[in-house]
Amino acid sequence: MVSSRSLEVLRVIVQDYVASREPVASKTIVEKHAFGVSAATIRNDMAALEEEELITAPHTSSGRVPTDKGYRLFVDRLAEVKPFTPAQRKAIETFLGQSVDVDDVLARTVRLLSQLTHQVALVQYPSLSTAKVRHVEFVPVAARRLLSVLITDIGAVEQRIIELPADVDDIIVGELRAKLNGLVAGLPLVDAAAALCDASERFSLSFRPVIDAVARVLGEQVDANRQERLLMAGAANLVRTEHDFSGSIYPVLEAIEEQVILLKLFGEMATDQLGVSVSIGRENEAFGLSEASVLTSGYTASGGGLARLGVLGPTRMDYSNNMAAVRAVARYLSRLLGEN
Amino acid sequence: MVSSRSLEVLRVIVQDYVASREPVASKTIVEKHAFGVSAATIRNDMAALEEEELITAPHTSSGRVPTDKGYRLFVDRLAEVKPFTPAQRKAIETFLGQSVDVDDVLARTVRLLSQLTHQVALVQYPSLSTAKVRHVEFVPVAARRLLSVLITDIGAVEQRIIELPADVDDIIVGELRAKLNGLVAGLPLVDAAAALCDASERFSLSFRPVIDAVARVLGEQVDANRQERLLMAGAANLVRTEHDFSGSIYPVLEAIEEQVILLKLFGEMATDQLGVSVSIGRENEAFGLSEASVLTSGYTASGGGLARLGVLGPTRMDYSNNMAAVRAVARYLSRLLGEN
DNA sequence: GATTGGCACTCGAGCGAAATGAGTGCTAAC
DNA sequence: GTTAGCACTCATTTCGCTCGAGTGCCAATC
Repeated sequence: MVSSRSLEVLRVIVQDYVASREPVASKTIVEKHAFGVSAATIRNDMAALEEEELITAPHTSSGRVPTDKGYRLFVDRLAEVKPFTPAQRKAIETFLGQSVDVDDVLARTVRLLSQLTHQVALVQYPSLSTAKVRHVEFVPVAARRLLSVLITDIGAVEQRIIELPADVDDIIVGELRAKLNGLVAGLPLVDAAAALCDASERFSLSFRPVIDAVARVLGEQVDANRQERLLMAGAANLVRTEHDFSGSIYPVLEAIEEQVILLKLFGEMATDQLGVSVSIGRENEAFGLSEASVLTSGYTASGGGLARLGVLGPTRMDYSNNMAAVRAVARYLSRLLGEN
Repeated sequence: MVSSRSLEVLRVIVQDYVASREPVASKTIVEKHAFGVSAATIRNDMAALEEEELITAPHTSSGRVPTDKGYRLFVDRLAEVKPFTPAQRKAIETFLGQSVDVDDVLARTVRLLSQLTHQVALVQYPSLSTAKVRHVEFVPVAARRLLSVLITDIGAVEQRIIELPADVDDIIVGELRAKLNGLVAGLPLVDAAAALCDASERFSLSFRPVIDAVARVLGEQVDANRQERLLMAGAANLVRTEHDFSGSIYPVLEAIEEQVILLKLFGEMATDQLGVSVSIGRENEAFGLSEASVLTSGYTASGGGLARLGVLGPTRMDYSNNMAAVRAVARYLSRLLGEN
């Protein structure tokens, strides 16, 4: 049974510990915060919190630090995510507003997020699954090699080398370009791939292998390439917070550089689509990140294409501020990519 | 005056110290290497080397470690850069050979290089200055907004949003596409921009502002965007070698994430175009990397477009192996990008 | 002149004892 | 339910000490 004052105590323990990295003592609590009770009373509350495994003492006679469970309760019930001030929004806008293309937007976003939170920032490339085909271009680079360039309505450009089963020349490529564009322009990518497969039969025999190859590549482009890409910035911040990890941060950095791991993690956190979702400490054990917390939020590109962005840092982090930053950046990015 | 044996002593000091991170003692030298002289003699040689500031003693009674100057001499005159074995070459080929486009090639290259050297690897995007235009594509994304996509003969794709001074429709864009492609296809990028400027007058008045805008953007695309981009991998390796830096590695990581710094450094090292050039310790002082060494090599994309790649790590690194790796990867990459 | 054995000297690393002090847990009183 | 008081714990710091690796130097030797 934790009283409501005990929860207040938990809150100040989390806040003080995050600010100072020192285990929080009962005495410092009564000195810094006006609880109107004595240190001994706070100690009783602390005993109750420890009973519930919300805080723990690193050694017998020392202050307390929050456990993963304590942070979880803090995030779920105690943290107030203060909305960003207009000034802060303005700063985001001016920083991201100068971007020239999607790549640039995302590169700026990840840097911005790392600066706002002083943590490692991560941005997943938006899925193209619901984007629509704006134009398909083919450029021959060799007799049996075609560079396909796919341009979508959010301005994203995907390229791919296609190995062809038969020789083609400029004329054939020209026909191909005209016919295929007529066929798929305006269609969502998923449908476009399907349409191509269907249409394959209606083309002359010599075209078919080419069409099939293109259709296959188109299908792959929908998700495979894009969603597997991840931008990272602010690795230096992880070094700065080195002392918050019991061992070396080496395995952590390794896990982060292994994009596959993070993409899985992002995938699991996708339940809460557009709100900020938080995964704390041992909740990330399966990913080798049991001393780290990850905050992510979904964001939408034009047409509903969904991806995630977020930050990663030690469990001892400023959740209030970071959740606010992740939310604000995700929202602004959604607006920016939705506009075109 | 350093005798030729003294230089041998320097070599083994560098090699042993790199391998063990322990200051190297005269006794260990005579034990591990067959010099045929006593420890006292080695000590005399060491005294001579210390006189020349090629080695130094961390404290009065301890073995010696190489100074920056010592490493420099080692690299210039003592290191043998053993060429990669066919097996190693094969490994490089199979790893890079699977790539689907230029972006992918570079992403794989940087990972490969970091794995081969166990250091932070860096790859600069190739300049497009000597690449030739294969195709220019325009896609309207709004009445006054055009997405330009530039495809070069090395398969690199550059995109850019152009803000137009006047409305355009699909028909105009179609004409534009046809005319411009006729005009610039096959030209090196630099010439293409110039050609556009010249041709501007010959177009109808309504076209001119569009042409000018495109020409301007083309000109910018030549270098501005590309050469400023840098891929990095293996930051975790820096953490592994933390103990080789006197203070924290935080400032080092920070400098690395600040791409501008590295690009300047790359620029200064560009004197030796295709060989491996090495910058050691305090030689990098101006970049905040006075405890790090950087090895780079130029590589060429099709048509002579030049860029650099390399690795960065503590001054205490295996120069022989790393120089070999940088050289081998640069050569293979040049071949791969030159082919198409 | 180069090499070597011998020896004194230096200085960091490692160890244990002791002092310090912050912070708790408990109990009895309010 | 709250509080003051007090004993107890334990990480941290400091000091002195020893140990030993490694050097510098010198005189003897090749």
